[in-house]
Amino acid sequence: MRKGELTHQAILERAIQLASRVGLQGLSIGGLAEELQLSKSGLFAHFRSKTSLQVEILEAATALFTERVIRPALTQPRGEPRVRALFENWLTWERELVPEGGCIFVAAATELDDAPGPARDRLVQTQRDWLDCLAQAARIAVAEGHFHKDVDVEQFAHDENALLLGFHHSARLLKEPRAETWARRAFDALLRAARPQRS
Amino acid sequence: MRKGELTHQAILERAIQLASRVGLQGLSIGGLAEELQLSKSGLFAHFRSKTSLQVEILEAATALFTERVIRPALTQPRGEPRVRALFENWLTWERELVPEGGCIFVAAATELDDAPGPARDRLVQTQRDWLDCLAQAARIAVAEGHFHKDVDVEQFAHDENALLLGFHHSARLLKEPRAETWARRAFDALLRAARPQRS
DNA sequence: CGGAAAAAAGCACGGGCGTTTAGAAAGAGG
DNA sequence: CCTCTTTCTAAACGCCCGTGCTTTTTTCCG
Repeated sequence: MRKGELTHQAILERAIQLASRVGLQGLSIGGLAEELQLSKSGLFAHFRSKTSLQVEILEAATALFTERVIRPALTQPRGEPRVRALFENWLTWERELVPEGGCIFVAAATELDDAPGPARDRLVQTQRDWLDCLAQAARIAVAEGHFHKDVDVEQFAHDENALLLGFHHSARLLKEPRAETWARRAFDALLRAARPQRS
Repeated sequence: MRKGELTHQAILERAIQLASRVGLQGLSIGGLAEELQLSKSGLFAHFRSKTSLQVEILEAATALFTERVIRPALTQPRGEPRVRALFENWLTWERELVPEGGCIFVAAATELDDAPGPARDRLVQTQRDWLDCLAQAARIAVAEGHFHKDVDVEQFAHDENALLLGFHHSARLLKEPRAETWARRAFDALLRAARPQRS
């Protein structure tokens, strides 16, 4: 009754790490079980199939992401500070996961983009929510007068997200030391362009 | 002597398509053989291992990329037109591969970023070359006076590449119809910021 | 056209996969 | 403490994987 839920959670926690390294498809139940010193069938019993394991991994990762990236940003003042905080928190999220495989959503995005099914659906929803979140923060910044009135907030969200993807690419694949600098500079330019007055 | 090289090439051609859908790891020799109506061992004989197949796929894809994206851009006038052409050609490259799995390099990038080995090494080199190519085009634009003198061309290349990744993400995962519009608008903003005179 | 060389096929291997089933160990509640 | 339920294990399944080995078919060239 309680022990079960506990290991269930522990499995997911470890699975997130492993999946961000080897991918949601690359993750094997046997391998995950070994890492946790659990029997393969014992682990499997917690999830009725690999697909639902993948979905649960994405859901657990989404919860973690909300907790670590989005929620802390909401404590920041409305407007540009909050927009900045979202960006910085994501950078931290990615950086902290560097010893592991980096942001699991980025890894899953290219892996699942041609693989229809529940896992893909879940991921799409998460990504849509994230973009909406970024757009909403920008919208508030417009309302607060921090951004120019006719800033296209969806475009802004898209551009910001592209920078995050670019950072992941530079940092993880190319191991480029300047990746973080580049990402931050590009984001500063984005902010500058969005502000009302021409300097 | 000649027939061999011919099928070898045909295999790689098809493998590029398949790999951009299912990934370099996800690609199975049996599956590829079936698509080509070839025996598994017959296909395998062309490559001594799956790893070297993956490397050859990346090399063939790089050659194709150079042919389709880079070379045509070199016929454009030096400076901003060529910079634009590189961006547009990449968009076309990605768009034409949409019925297939989209740009194979983007797919491979997140798949291999935690998988050391020859395939990863080859991909990293290709990506570095691509970024250098973008930076070089920007450098020429600076020399031609199309871009401001103190534009950081490496930063520019990074930003441009991030937009391409963002486009892939929006178009392939989210199936966002506005993806191309967003990418182009963002790139226009990038160009605008790089031009010498303040409007 | 015939024979050497190349290319492709057939077959089998060891192994890991996801999944099922049956049973042992552990936990919880009266 | 005993029993019922939950949690975990052990073993096995059918399948497909990458990879060798052997044989057949095809291609090339004198």
